[in-house]
Amino acid sequence: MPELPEVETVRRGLAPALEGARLTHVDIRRPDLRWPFPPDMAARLTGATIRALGRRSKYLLAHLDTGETLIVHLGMSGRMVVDDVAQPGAFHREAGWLSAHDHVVLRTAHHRVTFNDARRFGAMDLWPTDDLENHWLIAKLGPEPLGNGFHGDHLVAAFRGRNTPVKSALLDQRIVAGLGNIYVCEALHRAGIAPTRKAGRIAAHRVAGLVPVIRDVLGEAIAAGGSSLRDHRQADGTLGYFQHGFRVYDREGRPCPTDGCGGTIRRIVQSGRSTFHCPACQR
DNA sequence: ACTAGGGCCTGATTGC
DNA sequence: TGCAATCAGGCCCTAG
Repeated sequence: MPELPEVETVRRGLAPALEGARLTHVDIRRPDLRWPFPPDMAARLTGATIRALGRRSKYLLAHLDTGETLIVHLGMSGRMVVDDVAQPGAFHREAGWLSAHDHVVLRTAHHRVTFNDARRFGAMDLWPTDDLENHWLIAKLGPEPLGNGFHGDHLVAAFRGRNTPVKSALLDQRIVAGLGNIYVCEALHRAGIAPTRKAGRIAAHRVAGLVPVIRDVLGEAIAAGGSSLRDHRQADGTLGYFQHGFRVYDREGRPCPTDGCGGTIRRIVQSGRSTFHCPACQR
């Protein structure tokens, strides 16, 4: 599920179960995901209370009362599933009933939170909370797209001299952190910018114009509970519905929704990944 | 310094 | 129906 709006949706879904809750039991069912888990991860988590659940870009941050923060990345296929222990039948994910891809199980007094990740591109790490900005995965991230550090001057400066397609530049987490393939396609369509255009050769006012567009797309997606491709469910079991708001993503051959455009959505491949765009109104 | 491409994994879908 | 090829929401690392 995981671009920024999906991760934010997961965070909001987990917060009621985890914020203020003590981890009574931690079951780590394999030694690694994309990278090995930190040493003694279960021991360092067990007994800790989660003070707050935060997010940086696509990373979930569980701030513990031990002074450490659990960093979670969902990769491509990672999910967090909440079971309410008080609900009848809630133990269907108990040991012996866990699926092959349920890698980490967190227990609190009232809930069980299971990290499931078939492709195992996800990751977890523990790091001192007061040093998070220096964590190797977080240190080089660009500004939050919904924060004050993301503005026209920043994007113009970041694009200056870059000879890469604007599609690739917006996927570069060092320039702005949190966009993925879907929301980059959607933002470029709304901004009327061709994804193949070189980032450094777009007029400054058009680059600056991307900022409010990106904010709008992400904000709308978060309000819709993110995008649910296939049957991916959010932490609370409900489905996000922003996929119904896609204007170009996965809509090859459909008419362009821009008023009066009349173009047809096309799919191209850039850096090995699908780009959906309208050749008529994106220039 | 910047950029393109490979690789990591499994599962769902498509095509023969 | 079966099997292989293709594709998927991310991101690190390497080679040029």
